[in-house]
Amino acid sequence: MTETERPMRADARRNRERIMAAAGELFARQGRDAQMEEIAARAGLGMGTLYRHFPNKEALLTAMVGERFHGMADLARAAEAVADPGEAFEVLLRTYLEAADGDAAFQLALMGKDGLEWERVQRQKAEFMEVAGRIVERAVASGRVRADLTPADFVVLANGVIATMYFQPGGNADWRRHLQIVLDGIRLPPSGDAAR
Amino acid sequence: MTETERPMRADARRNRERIMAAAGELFARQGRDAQMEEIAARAGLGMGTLYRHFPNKEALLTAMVGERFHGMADLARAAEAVADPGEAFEVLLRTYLEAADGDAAFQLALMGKDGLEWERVQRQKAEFMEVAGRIVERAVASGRVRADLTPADFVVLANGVIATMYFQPGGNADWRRHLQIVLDGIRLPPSGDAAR
DNA sequence: ACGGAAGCGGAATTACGCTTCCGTTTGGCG
DNA sequence: CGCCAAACGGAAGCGTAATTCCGCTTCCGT
Repeated sequence: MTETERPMRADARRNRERIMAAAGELFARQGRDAQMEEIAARAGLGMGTLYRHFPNKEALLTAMVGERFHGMADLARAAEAVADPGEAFEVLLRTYLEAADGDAAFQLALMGKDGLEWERVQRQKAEFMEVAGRIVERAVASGRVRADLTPADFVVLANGVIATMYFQPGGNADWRRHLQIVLDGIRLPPSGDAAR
Repeated sequence: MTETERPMRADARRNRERIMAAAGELFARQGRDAQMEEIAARAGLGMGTLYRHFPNKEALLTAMVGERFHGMADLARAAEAVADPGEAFEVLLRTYLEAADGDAAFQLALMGKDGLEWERVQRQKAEFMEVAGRIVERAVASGRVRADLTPADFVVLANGVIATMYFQPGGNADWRRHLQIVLDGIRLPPSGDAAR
């Protein structure tokens, strides 16, 4: 009654996918500066078609980012399955960064700043945070990371590394080095002794 | 002979300063999105005047950022004067961040990404790095920070904190917390014992 | 004072992307 | 098959912000 759920013509569905693929590539490479016309071209479609599927650039970008966030939540759940708390934390962080690597638009979305409506995206971000929060807290409780680390800190520190990715494109040597140092600063040796 | 060095009329000099002041404020608040028209208006001048002093937006932005970098180099030299190596390092880092706080355009320039010509700016950045490099190396030699820390790491980590400033505007609580954690991860207790 | 070069103001011009419109084509149900 | 709503293509329309142009005004040396 409220949802008219019209099945969508076969070619339309195919084209929608082509658009997502093209947009994924271009937004990844050029961030939100990617141009609608280029996206349509790369998808092998006309502007009209592009706009039939997404009312405007914002909607397309949101759809892309939303998809990425969704994938991220899955990855977080996978990390949660790791038995060792310290290990799980590390996997979460590495996973988070690896997922962002090479995708400028996603990096920007993770770091914030765009903050337009994003309603849908925000919801998916929250979904991720819920899982991530549990992992962080478990790690803290296990004493393998500094006792005062919060889920919010996780995001802040990870986004710092993402900033390195974003602003120092090219080889991933820079951000991996950054990650290494941050990790060294966060972890505690199995024994137990805060640096202070 | 090569430099015609015409003294510049009094009102022109005054106006140039007004432009710099206006641009400083607006670029600080809105980054490179600040509009030329608004800058001219805030300076109480017409567009023509603005463009007489700077051939284009890029040039104006470059001039602003160059000025900031210059100030930064001075601050680095001041930090170098601090006797204790560990202390000097910390002062350098805090100074770097404090200087960036609240200036979006400068933050972006520090983090990179704009990388257009910037020739002049690059030169000033190098000037800063020379001093900063000495401070970092002295701190490492004194054993107060992790032994493998390089000047490049300093910039990467500091820019990570700047990213927090940039992407989480508003209160400076976020970036100070970020700084705290990074500092804890970098410093070594007076005794001496690397964390892995 | 005066002349004219230097400087000023701001409307008009450009450039560039997003978005809209509408005539044409196509999938798929009866 | 034949119909027609759904889908497509892409040129034209718009909005925005940088940049140019040029007639008018103001310093400043003589």
